[in-house]
Amino acid sequence: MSYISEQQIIRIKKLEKLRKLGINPYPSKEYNITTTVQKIKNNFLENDKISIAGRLMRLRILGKATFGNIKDHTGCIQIYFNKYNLYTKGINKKDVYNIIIKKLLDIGDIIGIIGILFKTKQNEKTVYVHKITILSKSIRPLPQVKKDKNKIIHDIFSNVEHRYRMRYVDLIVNDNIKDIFFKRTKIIKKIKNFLDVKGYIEVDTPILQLIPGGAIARPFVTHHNSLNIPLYLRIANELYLKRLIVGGFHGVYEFSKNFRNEGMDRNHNPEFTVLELYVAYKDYYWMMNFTEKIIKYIFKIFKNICYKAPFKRITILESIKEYTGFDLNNMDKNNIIKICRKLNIKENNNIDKNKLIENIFEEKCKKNYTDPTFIIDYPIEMSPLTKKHRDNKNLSERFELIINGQEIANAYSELNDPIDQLDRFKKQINNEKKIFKNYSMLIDKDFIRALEYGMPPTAGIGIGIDRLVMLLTNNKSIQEVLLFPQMKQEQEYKF
RNA sequence: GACCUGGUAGCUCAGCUGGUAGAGCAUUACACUUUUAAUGUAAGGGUCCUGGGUUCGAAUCCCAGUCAGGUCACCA
Repeated sequence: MSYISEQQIIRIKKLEKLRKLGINPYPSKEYNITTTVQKIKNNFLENDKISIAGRLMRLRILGKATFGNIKDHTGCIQIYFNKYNLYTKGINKKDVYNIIIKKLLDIGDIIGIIGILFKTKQNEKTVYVHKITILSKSIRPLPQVKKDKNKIIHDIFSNVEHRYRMRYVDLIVNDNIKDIFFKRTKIIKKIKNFLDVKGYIEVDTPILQLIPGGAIARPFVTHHNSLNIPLYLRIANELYLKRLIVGGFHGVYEFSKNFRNEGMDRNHNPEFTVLELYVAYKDYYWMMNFTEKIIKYIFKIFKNICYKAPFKRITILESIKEYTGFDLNNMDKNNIIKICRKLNIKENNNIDKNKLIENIFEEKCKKNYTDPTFIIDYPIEMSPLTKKHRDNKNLSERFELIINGQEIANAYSELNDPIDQLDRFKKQINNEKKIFKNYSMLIDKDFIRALEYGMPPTAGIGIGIDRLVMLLTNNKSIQEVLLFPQMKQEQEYKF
C-alpha cells in the first residue's frame, strides 16, 4: 500500500541512476542562456549556435533519432537529438544518447541545451542539440495535453479543482492561462500610470485595522498577542484614504486587498482587490467624467472596444420605472412591498425599504445594462458615507458603474460633514444589528475627529479590479483571474 | 447556510437493471535516423473520495461525512 504512484517510483529510480552516473539532477550552478524560444523563432537563422533552458514537454524517440519539445517562458520549440554529436559533462559519449536521452529523461524535466538551429524536412524550426544539462529532474508525471493537426486540444487538464489547487501545473500545461495574469498585471499598471500622470499619489494604508470600517461586511478577526487586542483584516480602506485627504493630499489611491468573511461564489473570493481613489475639491459628476476616461482608455487597450462618452446616466428610481413601470418616488415601505410581490421579488417586513429598492434594481434592471451605464442618485439611507444630493434631501450623490450587467465601480461625493457622518454611523448600526451582533462594532471616532478638522469636498471611487479583469479577459469566474483562489483544505494530500 | 450534480489509473473519461475494474494519452520493454496527437508489438499500473449500512456479492443501491462545481441565501 503506497501513496506513490508507479510512475513516480520509476522516476525516483531514474534520479538515483543519474546520481550514480555522476550527474547531479538538481545542480546549483547558474545556467547561461543566450536567447529565448521566441527570439529564436522570430529571428531564425540556420546554423546559429544557441543556448536555452526550459521544460521538456514532449519526447518522440525514433531509434537513433529523437525529437522533443522544450518550453521556456516565451514559448515552445522542437529539439532534436541523435547519438552523434551529443555531449554531457563527465559522461561517456555514446551513453549520453542511449542512457540519458532514451532512458532517463522524462517529460517535465527542466533542461538546458546548447545546439545549432536547423529546419527539418517538415520545415519545423528545430534545435540540433549538442550538449544537454539536466537542471531539475521532475519526479511527478505531467498531464499530457495534446494538440492535433487541426489545433484541437485533447485531454485538456480541465478539472477546475485540480487547476486551482495546482495552479503551477495549470500554468505549465494550459497555454492560455499565463496570458490572463500577464493581462491582469498590465491592466493594473496601465491604471496606475493613468493616475500617476494626473499627479495622484499611490499610498499604503493599514490592512490590520482596529475598527473594520468603510463598508458593511463581516470581517476576519485576528489577535495581536503583545497588545492583547483583536484586530480586523480590512473590509475597505476608504476611511484611511479620506484621512489622507484631510491631511492635505490632493489625490490618493491604493490597490487595496480587502477581506470579507462572506459566502464564496463565482463573483466573490474572501480576499479581493479594489482600487480606491479620492480626489479633493471634486464631486461625483467630475468623477463620472473621470471614470469615463479610465474605462474608455482601458477597454480600448485590452478589448479594442471604443465606448462613447458620456455614458448613459440614469437614476436608480428612473431605471426601475423604465424596466418595471413602477414609480417608487416618495413611496412608503408597504407599497414597495406590494410592488415586490407583483414583481415576484422576495419581500418581508424585516427587509429594509432601501434593500427592497436595491433588490428590485438587481433583479429587474441591472442585467439590462451591457454598455457602461451610471446608475445615480441612490436613496440616502443606502449610502452612509455619501453626501446628500444637492437638489433632493432623500437622495445621495452616488453612482455605480454597470458594464455587462456587472457592478464595476461605486463612487460618491464624499460626506465631509462630521456631525452628519456621526449621525449616519449611529443609524447604520441600528439598521444592521443583525450583522453586528456577532462582533462588537464600534464607530470609528478617530475618523469623525479627522472630519472635524475639516475634509475638503472630495470625490471618491472604488473599482472592483477582479471583476474588471474578468470583463477584460472574458472570464465568468473570479477564480480564473486569481492565481491562487481560496480553497478548502484537501482532505487527503497524495504524496 | 439550503438544494442539485459530480469525485473511478499520472491526465481526460467510460463503466447498463448489483456479479472478479475499462479506453485513449502517459509509464515500462523491444523495434525504428526527420518525427511533431510519431508509429508498431507486448506489459505493468486502482484505497473506484472517506466511513457505515443493505446484500451471498457494492464503483453501482441506502445513510452520514468530505472536497469541488452549479443554483439560491448572505455579500448596503
